Amino acid sequence: MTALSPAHPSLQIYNTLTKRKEPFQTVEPGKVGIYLCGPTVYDKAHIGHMVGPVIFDCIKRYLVYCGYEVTWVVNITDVDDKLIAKAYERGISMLEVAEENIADYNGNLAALGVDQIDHFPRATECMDEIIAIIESLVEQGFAYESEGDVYFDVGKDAGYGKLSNRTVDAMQGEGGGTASRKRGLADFALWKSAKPEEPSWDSVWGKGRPGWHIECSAMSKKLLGETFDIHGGGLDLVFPHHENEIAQSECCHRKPMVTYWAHNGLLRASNATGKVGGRGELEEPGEGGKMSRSKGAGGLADLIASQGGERIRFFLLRTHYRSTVLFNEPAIEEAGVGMETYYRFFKRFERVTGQSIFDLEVPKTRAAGEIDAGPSGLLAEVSELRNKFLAAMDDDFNTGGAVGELFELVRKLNKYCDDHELETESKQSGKVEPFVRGATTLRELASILGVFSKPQAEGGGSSDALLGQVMQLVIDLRTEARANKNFATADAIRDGIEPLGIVLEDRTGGTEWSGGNDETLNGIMQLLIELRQTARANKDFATSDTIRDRLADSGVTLEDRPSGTEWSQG
RNA sequence: GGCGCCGUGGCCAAGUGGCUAAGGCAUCGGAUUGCAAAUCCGACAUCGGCGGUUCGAAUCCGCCCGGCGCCUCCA
Repeated sequence: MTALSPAHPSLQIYNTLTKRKEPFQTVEPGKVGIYLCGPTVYDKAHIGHMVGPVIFDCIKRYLVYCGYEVTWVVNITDVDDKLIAKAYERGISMLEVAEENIADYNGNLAALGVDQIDHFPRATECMDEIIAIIESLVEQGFAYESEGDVYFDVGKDAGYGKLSNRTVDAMQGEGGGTASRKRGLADFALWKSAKPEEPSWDSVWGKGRPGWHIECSAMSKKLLGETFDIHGGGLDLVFPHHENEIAQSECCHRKPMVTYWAHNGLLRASNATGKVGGRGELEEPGEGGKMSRSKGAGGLADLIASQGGERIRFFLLRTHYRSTVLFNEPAIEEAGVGMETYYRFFKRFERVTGQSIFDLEVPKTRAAGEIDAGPSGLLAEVSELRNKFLAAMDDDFNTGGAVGELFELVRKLNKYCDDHELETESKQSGKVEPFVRGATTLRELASILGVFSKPQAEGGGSSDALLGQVMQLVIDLRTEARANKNFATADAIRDGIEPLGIVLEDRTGGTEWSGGNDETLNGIMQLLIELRQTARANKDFATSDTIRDRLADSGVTLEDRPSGTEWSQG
């Protein structure tokens, strides 16, 4: 075994192979190679397929932050029995099935902010490498040809079973139709002979295609070398997929394939419809259980559309990657509620400093982010929270613990803002400076998790220009009412728009509004019409005219008819 | 049957030998606000049960109860 680099001073990684946390050492000093098993693209992805990509996206971000040069590979298995079956079923080519689902997969990754992948190899593009490994295994006596198929001879591999902790005797093997071609039940296919109509590649054993497993041995070797640092995947891949990968690669190369095997826990669907107030067991669960495409799980694209990718990412990151996560939409919404705290703080930051928090220059490395606390009590606390955050990440990438520290950090910053009245005082620069430094650290840590890197996508309401103008009118009317101590009217306005999904917040600099959806505009118009009606009834023609004139400025016409007032645009 | 995981406040979830058991959501008080919203402060668990090891355990060991995963395609 080649000597590994000296261990990182604090980073520990849990290794499925040794079943414990180990100090982090690399094959090459300063460099890290990561291989994550990606999807077999015979169908659309479900949320479970995103756990690996999201956590490894964070892992890469963190390793880079710690100063490593990282290469991250995620493979696409685009040749497989299921793809062939799907293509046949739909009357299209295997390639078309693959392209369609790869596009879906890429769209999902982008929505969840997974943008750190360096290589996306496809099995069909690595056929030469795949065949070369199989040939080598046959040559070395670890594999044998049988009626056009090639099988790995598990009995020849003394180390077989070490990852999944099982013995060859205890294994059932594939059995089934090809059992008669195998020497041992546990032997598995490296190459499968093709039937006339099936997609195939030429080989010394005749036309055929690779078995499942071998493509990963070939692609990881091609892009990361014979021995690399981290190999990831879902816990369900430990056996047989990864066990077989190790067998193939290590027998072929006679050296360790991977230093650390990192497996993420699986997601479980949970229909926690009635979680409020306890036992929501009225509706018999039944659909609770493992996420699986064969059980109809899917619709990730729909979920992203309704929840937003960042919420899903944040939801996944709230827990440790090795634990099982019960997943349901209310839980994602709950995570979303927590995220709002940050976005509200970001707005507050802008009110205080006049600049967007997203424009801050954020430290890119662990060393660069060190805080010189100086005399400020705030920065001493920020520094401590930062250390705790990093300690959590050092401890097998414990993003759940890290998120907790991040919440503490926003609270500290909000409190500092309160205590020093940063929003109202004549901003003494000495007070604002540490605040900005602390906020910079918040963004620095968030960037490790891959969240809060840009302004929140404004939903429906706020992006509508007309609604914005109309809301400003509503706010002005209310402000005037408040100035005149006419609180009844002021409250009527707020109470009137609350059901429309809009919340008003009175601040020192003026009133802000947020929320709204497609239905909101019409509701606001009706409210304005009522306000104008009331004003006219009270002979307050100044107000009623103001309403009509300002609406006219925005291109809205009011027409008073016997049946009531109607509005139209344009 | 074999291998393995889990059980921490109403819900989610960090913590795996020793400061007052993080944090989020929810709830209830308080400060603040004309009223709100937001923000801040405070309240809310002794860690499934029993027994053991230890000066000391949620954290280690044993048994029990209760969930779950893999052993077949699966992130």
